Amino acid sequence: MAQTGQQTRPVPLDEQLALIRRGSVAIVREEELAGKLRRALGQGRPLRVKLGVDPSSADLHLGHTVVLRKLRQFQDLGHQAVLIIGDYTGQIGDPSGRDKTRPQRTHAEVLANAETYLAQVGKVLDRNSLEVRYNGEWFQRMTFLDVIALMSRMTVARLLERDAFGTRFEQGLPLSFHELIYPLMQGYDSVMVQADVELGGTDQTFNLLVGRDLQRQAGQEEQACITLPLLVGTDGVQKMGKSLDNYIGINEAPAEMYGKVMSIPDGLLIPYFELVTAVPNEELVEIKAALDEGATNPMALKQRLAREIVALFHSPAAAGEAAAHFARVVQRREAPEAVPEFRFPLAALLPAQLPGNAGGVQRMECLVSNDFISARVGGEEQALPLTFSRLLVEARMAPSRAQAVRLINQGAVEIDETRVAPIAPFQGGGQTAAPVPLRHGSIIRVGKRRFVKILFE
RNA sequence: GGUGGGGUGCCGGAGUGGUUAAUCGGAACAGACUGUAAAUCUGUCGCCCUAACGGGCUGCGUAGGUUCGAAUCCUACCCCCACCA
Repeated sequence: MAQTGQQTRPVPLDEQLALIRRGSVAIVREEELAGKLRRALGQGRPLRVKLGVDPSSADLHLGHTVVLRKLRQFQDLGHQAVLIIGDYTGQIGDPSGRDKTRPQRTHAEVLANAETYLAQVGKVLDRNSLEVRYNGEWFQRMTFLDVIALMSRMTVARLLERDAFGTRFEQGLPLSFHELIYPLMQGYDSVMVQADVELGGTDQTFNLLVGRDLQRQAGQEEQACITLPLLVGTDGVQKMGKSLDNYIGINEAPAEMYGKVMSIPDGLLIPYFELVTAVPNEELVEIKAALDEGATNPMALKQRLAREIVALFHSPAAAGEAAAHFARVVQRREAPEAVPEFRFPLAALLPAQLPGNAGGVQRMECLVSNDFISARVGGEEQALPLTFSRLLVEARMAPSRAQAVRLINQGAVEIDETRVAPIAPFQGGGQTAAPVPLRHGSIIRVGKRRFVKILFE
């Protein structure tokens, strides 16, 4: 993509600032940042840009990538990205934006998470030039006295100014000591890596600012702080998070990812382009204009967005396939190219004494009606000792027979594009729905996107 | 240590002896509609047997008990929370 490494030409100051400003909520303080950048340009010394992460969950989602992408932009501008793995802070759990104490994790858990975390981070960051540090490096060497000294740098009153702490304290909700020290630990990280810039979500503002205080007290130049918005989840309302199930994981399969992007509300289009894709700023302006004028169908733009995102985390080829899959399965409601297969032991279900059905099973035709499956055997219909609903369960199309029956009765089941009628309406007296044929190679569809191909054997 | 409150289905949260498999909201699933897997509307939403009609089982922290009958009453135990020390 853009310029990485030292040998490329330096990017002019205002260009750098424009890129850095993209999507940022606040830059504290912008003049300071400009000064740092100017000096970096003049001296040919890259800035040290810090991002701290607590690998509390193993899977990254798009929300996490917002700040990673910003870090990547700094890398592309030739600066030094420093990723702090909070193996110590991660055990505490960042209390930011939380109304209750987070569960604490063991060191081993955190380290294990860190590993998968780093593997995923590589999808956004340039791993080669990335400096990775564990904050246990300095925290594990501290004595209790050192800890007390660190705590003496902050007053309780200041901590309580902070929303999350203040409200919890006032409402009498539990607030533990170890949570109070969290911002200090994060700030201390900045001192230890001599950060010039620190990135974080808006919920991190306080923690980032603590870093400035501690640096000043340690005689260092204060870091610039850049906050980024919290990405809104697929529900269009709350911030993306795993517990709300409104997230798009970066390890998700291309088709899944594409579909989820397509499901976001139109209003999220621009923020997503801005925050999670690498689409250049100039193009961003064009997209905004197209959307405002109403000239372009938002869906088309969303398709573009979905492709960008899938290409970013998988590959352009995968994005193309995902787009085709979406058009086919979701928009045109056709079966996908690759359908899982289910081997249906028809021969074993037929009466044993039937002659000559050994090789001919695949040419047989079955009929599905009222949950019965019958096979045509020599002009006669032979009911099989297996109901259709049970077949659905065995083919993993439904978790239980009760649910399979419900799906059938809701009209959610089709065999080769023919809907299977609900099971015996009321009294059997009325009109019986026409049986649906089931052949070797038939495709059963359940709901919008579950398919299985039936193979007789 | 003391006092008080509470543990209900995926989540939140009603229900204090009887048509309660358990109000309601959210999530999820399905159908209709649509430019989308959005929005909206409708329906479903424990499991098992039955083609169906119908029937059975499990379920309100755990284990017992009272009762014709309990998520609802009693006993013990486990866990959580608040207040006071």
